[in-house]
Amino acid sequence: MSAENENKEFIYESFINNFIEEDLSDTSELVTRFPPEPNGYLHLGHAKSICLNFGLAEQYGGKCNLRFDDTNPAKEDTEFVNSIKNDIKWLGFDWEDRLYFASGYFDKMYEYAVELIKKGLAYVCDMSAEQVRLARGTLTEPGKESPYRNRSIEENLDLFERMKNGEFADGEKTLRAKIDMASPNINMRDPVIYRIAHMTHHATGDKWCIYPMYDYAHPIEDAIEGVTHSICTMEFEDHRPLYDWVVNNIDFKVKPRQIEFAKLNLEDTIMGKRYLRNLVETNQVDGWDDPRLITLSGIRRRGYTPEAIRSFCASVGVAKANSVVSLSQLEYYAREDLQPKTPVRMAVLDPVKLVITNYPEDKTEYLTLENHPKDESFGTREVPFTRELYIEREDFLEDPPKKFFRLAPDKEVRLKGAYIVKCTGVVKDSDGNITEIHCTYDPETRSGSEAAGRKVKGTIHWVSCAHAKPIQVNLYENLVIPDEGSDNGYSLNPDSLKVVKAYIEDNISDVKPMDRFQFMRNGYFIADSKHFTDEKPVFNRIVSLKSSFKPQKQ
RNA sequence: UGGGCUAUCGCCAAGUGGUAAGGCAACGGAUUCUGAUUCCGUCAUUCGCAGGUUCGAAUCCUGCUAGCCUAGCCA
Repeated sequence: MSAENENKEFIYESFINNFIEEDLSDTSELVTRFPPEPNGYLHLGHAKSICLNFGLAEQYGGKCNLRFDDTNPAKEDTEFVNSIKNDIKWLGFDWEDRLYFASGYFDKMYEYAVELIKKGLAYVCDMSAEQVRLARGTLTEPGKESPYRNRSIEENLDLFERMKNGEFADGEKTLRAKIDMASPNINMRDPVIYRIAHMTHHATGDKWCIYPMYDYAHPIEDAIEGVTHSICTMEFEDHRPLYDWVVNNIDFKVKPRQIEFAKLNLEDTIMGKRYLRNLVETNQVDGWDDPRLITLSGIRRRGYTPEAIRSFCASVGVAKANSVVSLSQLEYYAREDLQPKTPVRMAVLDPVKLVITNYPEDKTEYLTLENHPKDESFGTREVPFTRELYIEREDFLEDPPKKFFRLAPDKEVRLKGAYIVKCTGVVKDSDGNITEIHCTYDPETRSGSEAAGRKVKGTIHWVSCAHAKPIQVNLYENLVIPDEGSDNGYSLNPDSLKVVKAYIEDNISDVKPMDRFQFMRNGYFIADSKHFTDEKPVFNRIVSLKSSFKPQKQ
């Protein structure tokens, strides 16, 4: 039922390739890394970075490490390292035996800090966080030097060791790099490189009560692992001088190079971790894997394939300019991947009854339908056809516009895989709503028969009332909609989830959660991984079919 | 206001002095028992603006303008 998964090659071509090619000699190999902090779930933006880092490594015959950047015990948890590993595997990447943790280097980092102190390049500072902030200066004014800046090396060594030994309370002291309080780059104004935090770390437990800061830890992590190109997002560009300072002042033989690229932004989508967390914690969505979320777990539950995500990430390219990619680009790659490998079923999402008045009441015909319009290997199935069917409400119009290829009074339409029918009338309730559409069928026009040659402009899908199975279908719209009045420019879309009671042809007995189908003319759907059961089948719409049908406003 | 970065079609994005790739979207048209798919075709005399250098500039120079990042003991 699934098509073969040929491994598509995605080629990354950007300014980063130029750096790599000018840096790499014939003997050295490319080493990149994906370095998430285990403090939340991965989202589409991370997928771009994962694809880039692993993709480049593949492309140049190098390696990409998975490294958890767990230097802040206040925010991190093992739950997240597991979900992150799972998401990366799902995307189809393999870090093999190269799974690392920043916390695995804490001993080394401590030694290097001692080395910096001995070189006179770091000092223990007693100022409070507030005092440091005030002394840092502003964007336009230089900072003031700490009164503790010129402590002796011996005193610094002693104090730093006592920091490690837990003799001081949180916030009482920090270790700072001695660089330049007057630097126009604020990151260079004696940045804190170690802070005290009496806290249990998810990996090292209570071994440490001092923890290195990102700017100090990250270059060391890269250097220890032999990373040659440390690819991160644009907001770290200002940190690069500090990154280089650390690498250059500790004697590493290979010096990694930091390269920055622009984050992914998606139209009408909020990527921020804090925002996502808030939606989950206030129960505005169905967990971190709500199909409307752009977390990788949400995207997976929504039914997007990893191949589609990879194609999409490759297609958006890598550059330094801020940009916002349109949703249609994501949807295109979803359909492109789904189309050749998804079997077709008929399901009616908004049913109205169609009665074929000249068809025998007690007759059931089993018609043979192909499971895929392009690929015979998907085989065929038998679909029951009877006198009373459900069709899509929007496939009938009493007063159709000029180019309406569907059903209307006295008009003909083909029932997919069955007969051509002609509308002879409608039945309405007391409120004027259509409750039944009456038709006659032409027995000569059965699909596949020699006399079926007659052509009619429209073909619609249907389901036999007596055989159809009720299913729940979840239809999605954007989670947020633009809202000038709100602080982030968006507000929650009240219509982002539409739950529909639909009918599907009787061919789903062996469907399992995560099975994907095209529901003819309605889009691609997936059996929900969380709520689908045989008794209560639930399907999520992954993406609708593209449509060039323009309903005319008359 | 200091520093850093960015600016090429509606949206992404190539382009590295030799006369504007590609994808998405859109629009034509062919095929189609899914208004899907597939298939052909159209879509930047112009590269944020203004000057300059050059036989020649999106690419070099000068000056503007706009947007983003940056003052965590977060990453």
